[in-house]
Amino acid sequence: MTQKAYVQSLPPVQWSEEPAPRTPRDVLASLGVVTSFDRNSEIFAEDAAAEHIFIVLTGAVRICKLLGDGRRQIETFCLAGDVFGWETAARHRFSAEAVSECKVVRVKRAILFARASDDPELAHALWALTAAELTRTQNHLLVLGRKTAQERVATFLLDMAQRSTTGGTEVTLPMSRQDIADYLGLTIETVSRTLTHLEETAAIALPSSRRVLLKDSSALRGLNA
Amino acid sequence: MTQKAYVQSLPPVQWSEEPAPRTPRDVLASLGVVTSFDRNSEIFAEDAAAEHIFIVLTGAVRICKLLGDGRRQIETFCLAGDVFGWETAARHRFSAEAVSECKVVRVKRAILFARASDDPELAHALWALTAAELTRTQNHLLVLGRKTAQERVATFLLDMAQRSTTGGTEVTLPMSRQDIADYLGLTIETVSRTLTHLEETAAIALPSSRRVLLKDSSALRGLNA
DNA sequence: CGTCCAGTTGACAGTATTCAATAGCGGTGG
DNA sequence: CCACCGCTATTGAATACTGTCAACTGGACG
Repeated sequence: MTQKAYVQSLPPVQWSEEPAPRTPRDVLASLGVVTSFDRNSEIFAEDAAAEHIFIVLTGAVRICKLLGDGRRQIETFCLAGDVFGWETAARHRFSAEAVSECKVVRVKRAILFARASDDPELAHALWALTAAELTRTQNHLLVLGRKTAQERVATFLLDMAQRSTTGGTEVTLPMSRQDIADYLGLTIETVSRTLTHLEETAAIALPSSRRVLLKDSSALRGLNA
Repeated sequence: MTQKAYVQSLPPVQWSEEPAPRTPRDVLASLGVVTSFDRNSEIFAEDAAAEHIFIVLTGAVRICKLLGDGRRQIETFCLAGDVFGWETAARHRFSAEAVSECKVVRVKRAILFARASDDPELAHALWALTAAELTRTQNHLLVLGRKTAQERVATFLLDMAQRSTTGGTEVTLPMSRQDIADYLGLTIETVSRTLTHLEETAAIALPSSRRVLLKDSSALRGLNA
């Protein structure tokens, strides 16, 4: 939990070479400053005042809730391009921690609100952001409520593969087994065993613990529905 | 699943005698028509075109997702005053069914969008609605991911008690055990056993299967955190 | 080369599910 | 009014899946 964050001025934001597409994310990014976080450092705490919203540039972030006795539920993982910390209320309802070394853009919430009030397009974009998060959360609800361990892991791997920049059949997981377990509502041992089992059935290969090759995507998809 | 819905013209909407509070819900309600649905009838199907949004006037509605093999996850129950069917996308991502006989106000989505585009206040209210739904869903995620059967049922009972119009320690559940099970990610038997156990430990009383008395709220709250 | 930590594997336990039978409740009709 | 029917809920017994506890492995790093 060594929070060693430093701030630097924002270089011209350019994630693509195309002439000014100005997506909502670009707009957000142009309003903030870049901050770096070490692995496992806390970006903000549960119940902390929600003064900023964040966009991931590199690395991964986990969004979590804790129960009194230490049980943890990871609501989602945020990868490059994802927005987090965006709240209606004045306080964060969960904490955010760096899964890996990561760079994020930090934008003052007040500035955003001010702009949104006379920029309907931005306001709509912010609403769309909330709506997208809701959709994702609702899908995850089905996973946690009704899927088996195998199905959860398969769903997770397919999701990560789809989100990965390569988009292919190879995924490099930025997070630990414990993180995956807390995301899927399982234990670290069950995640490990399930991955081993998927490897034995030739659905995946595990060249290393963090690298996953989806050998038989259709088998995984069969576990998804 | 006998869908016997009839439409009637909207009487002046008045849920309170106070002089025009004009909450977002009132605004919505004033734009639509009242429709009634029989118990277990479908209000809209998963993947159906999302042409309307709805506000519950009386009764209860369940919002569900289905898995290929019939497993069901109820995302939420909507009671009087709740809004449902509000989507960004053109299609519903879940189905809605009447838990009990119920009356709802049906509002054309297109009308709402049109109004929202030149009424920033309405736009903000709609965003707040989505945000509130997100908060609720995220809390439920923690329940499904990390809580035991006892804790899930206790959380559910406290939530229903808080939402019930009386607000007291007595709840009349509009939904069946199967509905509760599908909401909490459990089986009907586990729900039943857990309720019996809570009754044995004097945390609740069950005068009838649908009526619950919270005898020892602090015990229930202890199971909540 | 040894330490440390993450991950894997094994044996066992426990919670929740499954399958099955029984009980209770509400409505209908004789 | 009561018997019967259908449906919902409860209870029981056995099973299965996942969790718990513990030992071990393997890779990274100094």
